[in-house]
Order: sequence, then C-alpha cells, then structure tokens
Amino acid sequence: MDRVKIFSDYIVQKGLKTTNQRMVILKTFLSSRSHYSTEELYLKLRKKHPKIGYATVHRTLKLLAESGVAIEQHFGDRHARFEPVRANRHHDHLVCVECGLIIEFEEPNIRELQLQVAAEHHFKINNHRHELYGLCSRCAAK
Amino acid sequence: MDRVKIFSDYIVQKGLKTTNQRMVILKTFLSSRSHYSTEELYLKLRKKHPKIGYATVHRTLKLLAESGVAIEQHFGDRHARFEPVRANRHHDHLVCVECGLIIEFEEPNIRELQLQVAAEHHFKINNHRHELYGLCSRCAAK
DNA sequence: CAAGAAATTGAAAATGGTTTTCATAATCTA
DNA sequence: TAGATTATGAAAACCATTTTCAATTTCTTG
Ligand SMILES: [Mn+2]
Ligand SMILES: [Mn+2]
Ligand SMILES: [Zn+2]
Ligand SMILES: [Zn+2]
Repeated sequence: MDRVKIFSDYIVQKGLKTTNQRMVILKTFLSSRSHYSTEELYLKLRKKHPKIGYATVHRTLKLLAESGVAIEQHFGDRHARFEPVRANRHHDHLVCVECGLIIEFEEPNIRELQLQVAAEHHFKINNHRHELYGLCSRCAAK
Repeated sequence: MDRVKIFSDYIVQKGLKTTNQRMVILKTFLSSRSHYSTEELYLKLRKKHPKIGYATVHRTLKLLAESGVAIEQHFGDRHARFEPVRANRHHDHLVCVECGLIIEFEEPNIRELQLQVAAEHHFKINNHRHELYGLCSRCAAK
C-alpha cells in the first residue's frame, strides 16, 4: 500500500489531524536518500519551508516511525536516524566509521540463524539491530 | 593475560597514573554481573567508597574500554553500558524490552556470514553490533 | 458556512546522560 | 622530598531530544 496512505490512515485512526507540515515532511522524507537525522531533514526542509520548526520535524519523524512508515536507527553517533520502511524485506547496515558511508545488505541466512537462536531461548523477537562498523573500501585504501 | 595487568600496562604505556579509584573501579567492575551503566556502577561503588565521584567512574569506564578490558554497549535506552571483555569469543545479545533481561548468545555461523558480507563489499570490519529485541520467555508468557 | 472543540505548531525552555572545567589532591620521576 | 604532571570531585557545560505554552490550524457540528 502507498506509504502516504498508510500514514494518513494512521493519522485518522488515532484521531490526529492532517496538516501541511506533516505532509510536506512525509513527502520530503520519502523522496530522498535514506538515513536522515532530524537535523538533516530539518535543514533540507527549511530551504523550501523556512517557517517549519525543528520540533515539528522531530515529532513527525517519531510519528512516521509509530505509523510504520519509517524506522528509527541508531548508528554509533549520538543522533537518531530515520529511514523509510521498504516493501522488500528488512536489511542490515555496514557503517564506515571514517566517512559515514552506510551500505545496506540483506542476508537471509542470518535471519534464519536469528530465528533459530531466539527459538532456543524461547524468545519472541520484535525487531533487531545488526550493524558492522569499520572502513569502507575507499577509506581502507587510504 | 590477567585483565588487571592489561589495564595497568595500558596505564603505564600511556603515561597515565595508577590511582586507588581506578583500581577500585576496575575490580568492582570485573567482579560483578555484566552490562553496567555508569550510574549503576557508581551507585554500587558508593556504598563502600562514598567519596568517589560520578565523573571518575565514567572516565574510568571509558578508559577501561580504551584499554581493551571493557566493551561499551548501547541497548536501545539512553545510557551506555559496559561489560568486561572475556576470553571466549565475542557474543551478541537478546534484550527483553519488557523486563530488561539480557541473554548472551554466540553463533559462529553468523560471524561467518558477517565476514562474507564484508568481503563482498570490500569492507574492513572493526566491530559490530547485533541485538535481538523482544520478549523473554517469562514476559512472553504473561 | 461559521463556531467551537481539539489537536498542532514553533520558539523557547527543560531534560538527562555525557563530557568538560577547574581548583585541589594524588602520583610519580629524579 | 620537591617539582612536574596527571587525577579527582563538584559543578557547570554540552547537546540531542523532549516538553511547555500561547497562538494557530484542523475538523466536526449545527
Ligand atoms: Mn537502511
Ligand atoms: Mn554481553
Ligand atoms: Zn568510508
Ligand atoms: Zn523479560
């Protein structure tokens, strides 16, 4: 289903209101590269929408995550990052500690093993975090 | 090698000083259950060493991580946690989002796949984070 | 369409874990 | 043992995030 619709439906179902800010933030968020921090998205939005507030951007990103349209990620540094949930299955990340490059990867066998581990401990997985930190090829070459 | 010695050597090699606080903190850290936040360790230490400062505990934990005696972990909530590095290979974590229980697990096949993914992207792994969040068996039963 | 109730916004302040500052104390070299 | 250097503890600073609050916008009702 269209992600704008998912969000709209969530808004309605929760008794919240559809505002211009929310729609602008959602569209900008969806139409750009992933892994935005609140500040990055705020700065980008401000170019076309100078009156939008930082708090609104942050609140909306949280709301996007709540509605299932976005996922909140935490890569080492201190700020949260958000990325659109995509139709294809979950993925994990390689994070370059030198230049900040983020590479996504998908490895079904890892998913398999995670489920196996969880089963062994009678543990019910809601979500997971799996990041490999190090140097991308470019930075390693330096 | 003894972890106290590893730390002492690191201290000397860096031109730092061996202090009572550092030794007390190190020993308390090593002799207790893992995954301490700064505050938890600070509160525990204060019982026997009321004059020790929060900043010193925090600085020492950072130093322990630097020296390779401890690893800094970040599980969802906002504070860093530290655990002693153990002789046996690295391990990952199941984190119960309900009661905070942390279960450790080790899965060589996952390690294998991580290396394979890194190789595919010509990526040099320094460290990684791998946590499965959800409900432990006790909490799931409720 | 207009009015009122309820939610939202933006700016500023508050929060809270972490980090820094700085005067005093402890360590260590010579 | 003195002098140089690092460490400590209390308090302040930091800074991403969250909350507050008066003004604004949305949306339901009549
Ligand atoms: Mn991603
Ligand atoms: Mn552990
Ligand atoms: Zn890089
Ligand atoms: Zn539990």
